[in-house]
Amino acid sequence: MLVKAITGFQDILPDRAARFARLEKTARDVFARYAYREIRVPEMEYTELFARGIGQTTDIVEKEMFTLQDSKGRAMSLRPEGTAGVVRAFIENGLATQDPQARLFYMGAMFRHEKPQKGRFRQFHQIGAEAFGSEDALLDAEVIAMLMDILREADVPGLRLEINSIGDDDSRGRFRKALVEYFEKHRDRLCKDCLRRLDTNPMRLLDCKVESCIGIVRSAPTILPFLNDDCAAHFDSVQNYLRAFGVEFFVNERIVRGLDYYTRTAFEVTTDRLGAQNAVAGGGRYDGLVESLGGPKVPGIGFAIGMERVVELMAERDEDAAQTASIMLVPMDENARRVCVRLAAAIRARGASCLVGVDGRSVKAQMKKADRAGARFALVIGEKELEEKRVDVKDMGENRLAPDGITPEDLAEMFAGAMAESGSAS
RNA sequence: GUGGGCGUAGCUCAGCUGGUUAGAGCGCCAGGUUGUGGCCCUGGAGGUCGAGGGUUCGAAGCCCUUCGCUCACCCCA
Repeated sequence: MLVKAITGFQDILPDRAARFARLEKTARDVFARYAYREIRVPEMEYTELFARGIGQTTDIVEKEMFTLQDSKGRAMSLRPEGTAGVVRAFIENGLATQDPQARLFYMGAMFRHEKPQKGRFRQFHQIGAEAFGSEDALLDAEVIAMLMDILREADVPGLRLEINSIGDDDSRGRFRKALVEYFEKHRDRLCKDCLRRLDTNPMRLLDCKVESCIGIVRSAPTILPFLNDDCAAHFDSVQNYLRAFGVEFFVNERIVRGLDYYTRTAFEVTTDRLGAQNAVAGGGRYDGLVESLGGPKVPGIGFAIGMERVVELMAERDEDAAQTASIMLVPMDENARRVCVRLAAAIRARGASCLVGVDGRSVKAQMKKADRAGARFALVIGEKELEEKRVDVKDMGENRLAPDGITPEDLAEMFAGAMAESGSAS
């Protein structure tokens, strides 16, 4: 019986891996332009970090973490998101004082024990960014602009950016209270999920898709009027800077994030092409997180991109094609194989890719391989070539991997060199 | 965790109300072309029909159980 992959964990085969790599490269390019530097943090942390950071009563912490115990009985969890670990590292390594305005990015695997469906896996990958040390609305707008740059340059079509402000503790506290009061009055008409939410996370009611609830939600209080002057001015300012950055957005007062650490600016990028899991990126400001994890009072803002969801949407590009070698060497016997090995080394030393046929297969089979590999040139090397000390370089045609800077004449010359070397070695 | 749909070759899928050696296309391998790819033709390898049990003279097809995948709820990237 074949041992299969764990439910919700998937293999990313070469064709799709090429897209992942392209997305990563695009992100790295954009991050560099915004002066962000990479940070790599562990994929497992003490469970307590996530409980304190993300929030004890969030779904993620309550029921979605992969948790195990070390030999001393201390609980550790595979990271369900990236921010908590980055903030921990930020504090623990003294960046909070040495480089309080650090701008960091990360990419890697996250783990949540949810039931898999389209666009949702138990191991998935995120690209994220965190900017510390400033409450300036300019930074909020810049972080969002950077996110949109990545998605645009990755060729992701049909996106919608929605932003909201969920206020600070003070504003949100008053809003939450008003919300509970309002929904209590309509208690008898709420779905049972909403009744539960009323106790655990009242703001989530705003998100309910049950028809009877939608009606009630429609006339529920909204967050913006509850914002205090500071938060309202900040949100205003974020919008103005976004316009200055030329980023199109929609204000959606229903955006509620599922992680407790968010404050003020919250945003989501969605698509209508992915089914139910329509969020491709999300993020927001977390001005109290560093402090609540034991660091100094340093504000922050960040986002995370769901790589699987973005890759699903990315337009195809030629560079993703399964082309692997620009030059194919086709040896016909053992002597030719030795020459080919030397020739291959010389070609690779010049920075071009090449493939040597193995298993002594027929010339036809090896040429077929050359075709599949996308090779531009093929060299068939047998008795005749070794005797005459010359080789014909076959041009496989246009639209193939170009062997940068290596011409057929170079190859012929390199062949002679490889022969001489091989001769003197024997 | 709850519900719907689906499990037949590496992939995409046929397989009539249960009936003989389970098929196709793509892919892979070989040959047609004594040493040259793509197109075409021919052939080949590859399946415990997800697993276990039951009904039956006979099960890929019916029944039960179980596992897996998938979509949706929930939640989120």
